[in-house]
Amino acid sequence: METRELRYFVAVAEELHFGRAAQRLGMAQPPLSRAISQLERRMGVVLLERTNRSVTLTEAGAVLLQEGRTALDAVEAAEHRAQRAALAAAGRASIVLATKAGASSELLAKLLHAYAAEPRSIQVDVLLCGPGEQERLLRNGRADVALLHRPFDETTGFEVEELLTEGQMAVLPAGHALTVRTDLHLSELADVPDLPMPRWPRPDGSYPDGPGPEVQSHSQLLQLISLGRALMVAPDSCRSQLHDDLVAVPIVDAPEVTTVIAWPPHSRSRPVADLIRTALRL
Amino acid sequence: METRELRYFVAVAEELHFGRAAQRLGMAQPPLSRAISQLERRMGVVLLERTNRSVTLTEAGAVLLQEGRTALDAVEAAEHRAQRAALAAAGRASIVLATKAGASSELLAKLLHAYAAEPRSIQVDVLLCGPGEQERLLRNGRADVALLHRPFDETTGFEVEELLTEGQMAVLPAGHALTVRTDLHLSELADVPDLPMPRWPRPDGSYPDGPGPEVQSHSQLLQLISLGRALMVAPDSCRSQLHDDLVAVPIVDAPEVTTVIAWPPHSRSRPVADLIRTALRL
DNA sequence: AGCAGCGATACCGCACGGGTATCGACGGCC
DNA sequence: GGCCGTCGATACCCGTGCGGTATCGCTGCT
Repeated sequence: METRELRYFVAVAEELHFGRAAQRLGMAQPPLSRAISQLERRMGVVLLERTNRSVTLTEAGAVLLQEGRTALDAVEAAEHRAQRAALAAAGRASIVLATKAGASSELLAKLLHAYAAEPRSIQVDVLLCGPGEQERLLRNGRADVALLHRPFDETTGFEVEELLTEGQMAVLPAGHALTVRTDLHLSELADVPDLPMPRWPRPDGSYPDGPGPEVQSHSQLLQLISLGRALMVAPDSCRSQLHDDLVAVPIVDAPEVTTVIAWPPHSRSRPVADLIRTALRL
Repeated sequence: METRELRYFVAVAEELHFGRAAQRLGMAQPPLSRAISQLERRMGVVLLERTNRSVTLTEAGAVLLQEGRTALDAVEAAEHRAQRAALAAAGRASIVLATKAGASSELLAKLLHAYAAEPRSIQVDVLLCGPGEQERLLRNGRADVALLHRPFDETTGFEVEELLTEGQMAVLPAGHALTVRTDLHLSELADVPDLPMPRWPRPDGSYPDGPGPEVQSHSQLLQLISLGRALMVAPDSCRSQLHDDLVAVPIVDAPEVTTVIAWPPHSRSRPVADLIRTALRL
């Protein structure tokens, strides 16, 4: 199977609409239709069920969508990593580190500082990601290493080392009734009438239903909290970077969050290994 | 990048010879040369250093070879798994389990037996592999689940659960001087003059240098041992399947071997989950 | 010097990918 | 209920690009 065919299929499977998929791919609809039926014929498998009004995935199609995405990521990763290896061989080596925007900033600062002091250290580019974005960057080769947060992020398929485990706190607007408390339970936060939990976009860009405001970034959310429109649950270490118009209260029964450093399996680059070793010594 | 280009590159990178690579790919040499230079031009990276007498990999080429192999495996896996999902949807579901030929046979028998007794169990096809072959089968989708043996097999990139940890024994021909011993040290086995360690083929089919006989299969090796031409180091559980012309002596300082059950990340198939659960209950 | 081995280049033909035009089927609507 | 709009499939055409053969150019060996 060619990656072109796979890209076409993934587009159609995601859009469930040949016209829109063709548009997204920058091509006309008929060749796309033909390419998909060719793919089905060659594989000997029906991937899409087309009634004249709608397109749905078969079982096999759902599997190919999932596996195909990771396969495309792997191809992309091969390409990127080879190009970056060429740069490195030309003396312009660098490490790309992906981390969730606004999380673990203290740990990250310490890590970058400690690594910079290492004898053989090289430039580290930090990529600030939205939630769930880091795994993708790691899988498609745009990042060499990432800070992930269990249990929120998926770590399967990567090598990981644990760096830090901490509890979680509720971040509230200063002056709110709950801020007088010394600790809280999760159940008390489930539906605080005036402070709903924010809604983050799903990978496809749509938002889940709910009462909370839609947010795209951390700074946006912090602003909403200080306006008294939302609350947030975040790891203890977030406390150090809060403005004084925000108050953090420990949550006694929240699941612990473990910050891990993750990298793609079989990554044999010397600088990445140095960085990981430095992180473990913190 | 198209998988066709990647397949071409991997062939050349493995052969380090355009003519042989072209032959292996079933095509003529000139189009292959052209395809590779096109790939290099499009990537903006030199992958191969050609002096007129030899072809060598650049740094970037080495990275692309490694990453490209796993990318090709991922594409192949997507294809296979989709086809198998179609079969499953048609009621002909099955699980392919890969295991090292001659290893863990007792555990495997128990597992198959226990799983067959499960209420929702389906057919399990067992694939007996040469050393190091299972990881490949798991990565390219020809197997759904595998029994691997740490620290010999590479488990990174898979999800794993530990099943059994055991010591190792030396397997010797009956009547050999060492068989009178109740235990042995690894150092004593390093160079027993008349019983060298066998040499297994590398993934590319060639053999490492050394005094031992070249072997391709477990039964071949067992035969060589009973002929007094080799010895073998194997997990304790191998004892149950030895003929009486072979004797196993415990090695006190050999690293422990852990048999794990491994499966590809994000595998969401019900039957595989059942099988794993059964294995953990043994 | 001559030859053999090997990768690169030149040139050619055809298959296939992509485009436009159009069809056919189904749903919605006044 | 007839008409239209939507959407995927089909028919047909064209150009690109892939693969083939022939040949060159370089280099190391004898």
